[in-house]
Amino acid sequence: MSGRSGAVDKRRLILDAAITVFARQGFHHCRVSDVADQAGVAYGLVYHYFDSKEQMLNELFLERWQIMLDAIGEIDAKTDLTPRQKLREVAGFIIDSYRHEPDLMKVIIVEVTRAANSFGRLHLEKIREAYNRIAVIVEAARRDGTFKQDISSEFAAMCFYGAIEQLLSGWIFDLLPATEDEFERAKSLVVEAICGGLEVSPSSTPAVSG
Amino acid sequence: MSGRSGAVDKRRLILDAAITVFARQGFHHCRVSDVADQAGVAYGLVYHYFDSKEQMLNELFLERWQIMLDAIGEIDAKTDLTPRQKLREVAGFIIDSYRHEPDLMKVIIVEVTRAANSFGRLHLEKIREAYNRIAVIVEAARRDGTFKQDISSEFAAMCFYGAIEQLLSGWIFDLLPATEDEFERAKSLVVEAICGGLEVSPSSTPAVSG
Amino acid sequence: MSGRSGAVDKRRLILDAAITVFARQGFHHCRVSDVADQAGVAYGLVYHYFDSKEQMLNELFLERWQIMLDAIGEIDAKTDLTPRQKLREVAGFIIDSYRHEPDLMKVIIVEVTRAANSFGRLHLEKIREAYNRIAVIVEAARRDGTFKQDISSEFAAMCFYGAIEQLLSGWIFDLLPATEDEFERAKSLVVEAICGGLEVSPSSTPAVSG
Amino acid sequence: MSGRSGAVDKRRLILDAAITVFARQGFHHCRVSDVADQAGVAYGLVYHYFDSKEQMLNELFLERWQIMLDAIGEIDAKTDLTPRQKLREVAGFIIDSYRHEPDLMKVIIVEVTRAANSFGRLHLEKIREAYNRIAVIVEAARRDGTFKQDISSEFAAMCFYGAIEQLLSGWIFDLLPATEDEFERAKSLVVEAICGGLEVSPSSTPAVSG
DNA sequence: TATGAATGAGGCTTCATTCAT
DNA sequence: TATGAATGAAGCCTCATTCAT
Repeated sequence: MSGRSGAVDKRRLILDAAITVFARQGFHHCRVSDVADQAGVAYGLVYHYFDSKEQMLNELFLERWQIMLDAIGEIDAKTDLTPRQKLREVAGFIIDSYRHEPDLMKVIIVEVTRAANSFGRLHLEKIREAYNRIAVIVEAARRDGTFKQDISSEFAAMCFYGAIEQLLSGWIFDLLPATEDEFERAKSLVVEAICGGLEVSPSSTPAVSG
Repeated sequence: MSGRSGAVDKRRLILDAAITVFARQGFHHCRVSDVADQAGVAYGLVYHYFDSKEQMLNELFLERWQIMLDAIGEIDAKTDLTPRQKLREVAGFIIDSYRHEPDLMKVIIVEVTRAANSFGRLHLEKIREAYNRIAVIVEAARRDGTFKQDISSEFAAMCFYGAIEQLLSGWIFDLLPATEDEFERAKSLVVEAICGGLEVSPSSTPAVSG
Repeated sequence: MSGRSGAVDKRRLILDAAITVFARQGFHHCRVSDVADQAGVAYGLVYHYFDSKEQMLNELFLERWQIMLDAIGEIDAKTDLTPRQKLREVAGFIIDSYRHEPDLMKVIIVEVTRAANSFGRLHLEKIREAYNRIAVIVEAARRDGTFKQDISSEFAAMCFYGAIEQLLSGWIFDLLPATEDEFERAKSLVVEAICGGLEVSPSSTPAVSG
Repeated sequence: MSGRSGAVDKRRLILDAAITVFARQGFHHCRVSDVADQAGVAYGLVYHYFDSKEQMLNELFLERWQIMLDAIGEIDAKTDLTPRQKLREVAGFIIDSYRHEPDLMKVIIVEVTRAANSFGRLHLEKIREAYNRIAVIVEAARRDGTFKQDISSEFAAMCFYGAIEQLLSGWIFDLLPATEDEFERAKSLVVEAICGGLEVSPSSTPAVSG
């Protein structure tokens, strides 16, 4: 349809502008004209490509979320990885997503994933699917005896995903230092925290003085 | 003047109605008249007691959040508890808050804590304080050698709180079974998951046949 | 009804508060509660004494305006005065009214006399009566040959009153210096200007070296 | 884009409708929808062109007032005219303004020039400038000995302008006959009254038998 | 495709007035 | 008289969406 030669893909242009504006002002606090202005196109053109303001957000979410679902699926398919390694890759994927497209991830988290009464409700099934895929990984670990039995895989998946999303929130709101180095360390640390636990293991670690 | 015997405290009545309506329709999708209707009072009375729709939400949040901050502080002050026991009480307090006032907690989480661009931004400092108080508990554990050194207390606090909030989200959105029994079990399990880790400890647990 | 001994006349208190508030904020930009606050009485008491916000203004205007009408009538009745002397006394009366009760006069001028579409329309007849009484004085002067024939008394009255009201406006808005001395001088000068004219009379004044 | 042939300039259309409505109902007693209805456009279009109801009034005032300021400046620049002739032209200009656009002039006088607490305050400087320009003309007359020394030019300007505005008020409120003939005669008469004075000059007019 | 003028329902807020005590 | 809580109509302004060009 476009993307050809020098011609800019206006549709993509508008979508990217929406990411910027939604991230900066919030979905409810921006106007469609803000998006058009940011994209440098006329007001009405937004409605030529999209049915509504909401559709833009839906599209942004679905596009990105599917990529994540696919990624988790692919990670889980890697038979040579242990469950913990798989979770490490999942965490790595999500954190990298934020590293590369912080605005988009902010929009998805703030306006969809954590917005119970509007878009969250609408995309609940898609969101649930992500938790399920993580739960599948955990469930395998429970079956092979690596993970505890008394913590259900659904429960564990929620804790794992919740921890990661909270880290992203921390970076978004400047509650945690957001440097490349921190992002990188976080990938392993979050897995270490959730899988290994915050506590020093009785045996593995002899004893730590102060 | 209020709260006494038969006399109804209209201000409280309106605030409670706001909880119900905000939880059901979402802050942005409800009208002030919905709150008035729910409270059974005239439209204008809402503005007799509150400056704006936003002020109601602010008040609901601040009132409740402070209670939580105080609770965490009191829990931390109990010198006879281990860090893990303290975290267990914190988790218990938050989960009980949801059990007793699910609508209010839903509003706080969905409309404030997780709403980056509107009220989240406004109350960032108050929110941060909660994370800090949890971090203080973790830090003590790191100092006494119970908790791992390589995971900073701030990072750990975010994981811990994120996991809990995600559980609440799961209950709110029916992604997790929300029964009294589940609530009760969750209190210990979330601590078990985050502190002890999802993995079976090398020594403590001999071997589990999947 | 009141005004007795130490007991304050609440009705008068409210009316005086209305003068202050109307003058400061303008009739349309103040609330009934502002008047009550200024008077130091409860909200509802205003409605105990007055039917409406408008009634207060009406009463303030009518009370004062009638005093002026009476004054002009009395001045005109002084048979020993020349028309010019009568106009001098009229100007003196109006200017003194402003000197003694600037707020009240401001309210009357700004909110009634010059407010065509609200109270001005309502009290048009009363306002007209003032112009008429001045016109009566002028008419006598025209009859005795003192004043010009080609300028009708109605026309002349409007010029005369307009000039005075404009001076008051000037003082109200700080466009003219508002000192006791200026007020005093203005009384004669405005009559000198309107009756004698701004121009130097051909004969009376020999010649002035610019 | 506007003003051309058949194409109607909606912005102008709305502004003209505002003149009609403001003049008829008064600024405070009309709704924005009244303006839209009068213009025959949709409600929202008013806000497409103007930021607020007030902005319309401001624009109407500023546009017209500047024309008057320019006109007075041009009149004063005519070196071949005597001060009295200049004032005659100023009076003529203002009265003609009312003749040609009575509604607009009514709005300007009633809602701005004479509205101390709202728009009058806002445009005080612009209003003052008009008085100043008239004062400049008077001052020249005082310097060349034509006008009296004891009446300051600022004072004289206020009397002159006040008289004219009062005449306009008289026509607006039907206190004075408003015919073409009267308008025409008023131009000279108001100057005759203020400059020449209402009184018959001692010498110039021998004696008039009442 | 592209523009931006035009539409109009929706909703917050104000505030004069009433009323129960 | 005195209080101030309670009422609810009114109106400004916003902004998503449509439409003519």
